[in-house]
Amino acid sequence: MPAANTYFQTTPIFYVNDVPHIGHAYTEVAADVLARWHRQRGEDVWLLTGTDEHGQKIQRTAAANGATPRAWADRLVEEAWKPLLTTLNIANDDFIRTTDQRHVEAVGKFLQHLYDLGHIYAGEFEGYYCVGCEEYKRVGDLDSPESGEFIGRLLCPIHGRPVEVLKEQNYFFRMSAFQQQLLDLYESRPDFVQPASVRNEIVQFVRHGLEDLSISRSSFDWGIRVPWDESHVVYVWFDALLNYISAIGYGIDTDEARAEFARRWPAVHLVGKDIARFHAVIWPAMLLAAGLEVPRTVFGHGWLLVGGEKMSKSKLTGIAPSQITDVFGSDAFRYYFLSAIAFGQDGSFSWEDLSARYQAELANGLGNLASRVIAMVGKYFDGVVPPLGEPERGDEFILDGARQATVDANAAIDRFEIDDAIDATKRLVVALNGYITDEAPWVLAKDPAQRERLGTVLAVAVHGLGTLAILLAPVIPQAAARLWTALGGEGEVADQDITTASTWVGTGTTTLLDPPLFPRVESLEQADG
RNA sequence: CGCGGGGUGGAGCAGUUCGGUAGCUCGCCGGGCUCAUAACCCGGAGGUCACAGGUUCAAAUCCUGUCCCCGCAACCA
Repeated sequence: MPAANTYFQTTPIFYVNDVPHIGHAYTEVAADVLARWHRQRGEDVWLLTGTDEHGQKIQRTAAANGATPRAWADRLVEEAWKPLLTTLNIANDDFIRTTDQRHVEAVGKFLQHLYDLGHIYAGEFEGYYCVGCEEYKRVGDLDSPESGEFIGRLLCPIHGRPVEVLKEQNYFFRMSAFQQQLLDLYESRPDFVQPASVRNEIVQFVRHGLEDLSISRSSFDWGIRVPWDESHVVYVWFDALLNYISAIGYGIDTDEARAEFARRWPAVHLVGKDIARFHAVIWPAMLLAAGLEVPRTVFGHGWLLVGGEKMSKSKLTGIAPSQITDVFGSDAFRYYFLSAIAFGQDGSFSWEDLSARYQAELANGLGNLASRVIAMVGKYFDGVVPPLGEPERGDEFILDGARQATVDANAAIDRFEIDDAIDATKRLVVALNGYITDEAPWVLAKDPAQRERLGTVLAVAVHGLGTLAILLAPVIPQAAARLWTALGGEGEVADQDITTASTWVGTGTTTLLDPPLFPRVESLEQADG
């Protein structure tokens, strides 16, 4: 199987202890749209997502809930994370858990490999340890009181007690050795880290110097064992990053697994910009050390802001995706977040904005356009899409517009500008609504002599809608499928080549859209907003 | 001088790479249409593009400085 024409898209794996919010959903939806888009180009696509389940926090919450870590993680995966994918209509090809046997084995092999190559050494880790929390604290998380009993000392913010300086024997990865190779990588492949704002930050960070990375812990045991020292478990990030290769056969000693790995790797990683560093610095360093190819691209998207601030657990500004999908549906969720926010930049979420865009762009724009066109084909031609006659100037404008939308949208996807791709379809919707008003088919219908002209106008309109259905199928899969069927399209819209969306010609029979594609949402239930 | 992002009509945002009519969605005002989801189309009001200098025939866009907001700083998408 040639490596060409394959596309391996990943999402970060969810930390099971988190509560799903619209930030997780945003990443997931964006990755799904990219994957679906490439599938519609006929590429050999693989979309991977999953869960990150190791670490001290999970061990602790499991204990607090009277469960083993594994049972606790199982429950969260089934009750929180897999349902999220259903809520959002994600078409992932695989779901990896860091507790999967395939992952545990792959991590062990990878680590042993680096150890054998001399990239790992035993060293001493020194940090601030809170006895109450039973964990190391970062300096930035500690309080330094300016008065009182502990003046001048560092306190644990939870327990209000001084932390102790502890040393622990750890294993370290010689990440510092890869500093220059990484800088060369960023230099030679400007698109390796995107967008440019994230790339700048990464490059600056690496230029300031890389330290070796502590990759094992011995103070708790919920994790993957270090192969040559059973008293240590692997640092969770080191463990988690490896999901991207453990899921596609790394470390399995069979011809099939090797072929699978060669077929999929390298991946396009989509991550939130906060964890771009792990993916654009640590991860490629790990791969370089192991002699594997670095990722194709690491794209760090922006944050969703609520009320002008970054969502955060502590401020309780997290919004459950289902609060939105329950009212507007998964298609609207996908469309809203990907069209309203410049992909890569931060963007504000508000119920008002969501509602306004849903109403304007989906209900009044695309949805109403579909209804009026299909209603007229039904009314004037008994639902049989009429043939396209000799196009006039106004018709050409629309036909050109459909071609342009197809070209623009595909080009935008190649630049990871999903919002721009959707904009291209919005322009076509606007053009089509204007076209119908200008041509006034309801006037033509009153004059038998204009019968052919009427047919051409509706054929052009149907053609434009078909183009839209194909182009929007990755974004709004359910609505696009309904529209496709209603237009009399053959087969599945998801199987239509998206690079030639504007070449489709409707020759089938239309059926009325009932209920409408995007019904108006009259009362806005804001839950607890 | 730790690093990075941002300040554009009432709201939310594009545009800044390669200077040249300030664009989009919503909201507001007026008109048109009646195929359609009280939807659609056209027109209009509203902006010293944070501030101050500079370069230029021309600056939201380039340069210098200032103010303000936000994120990151090695386990929150």
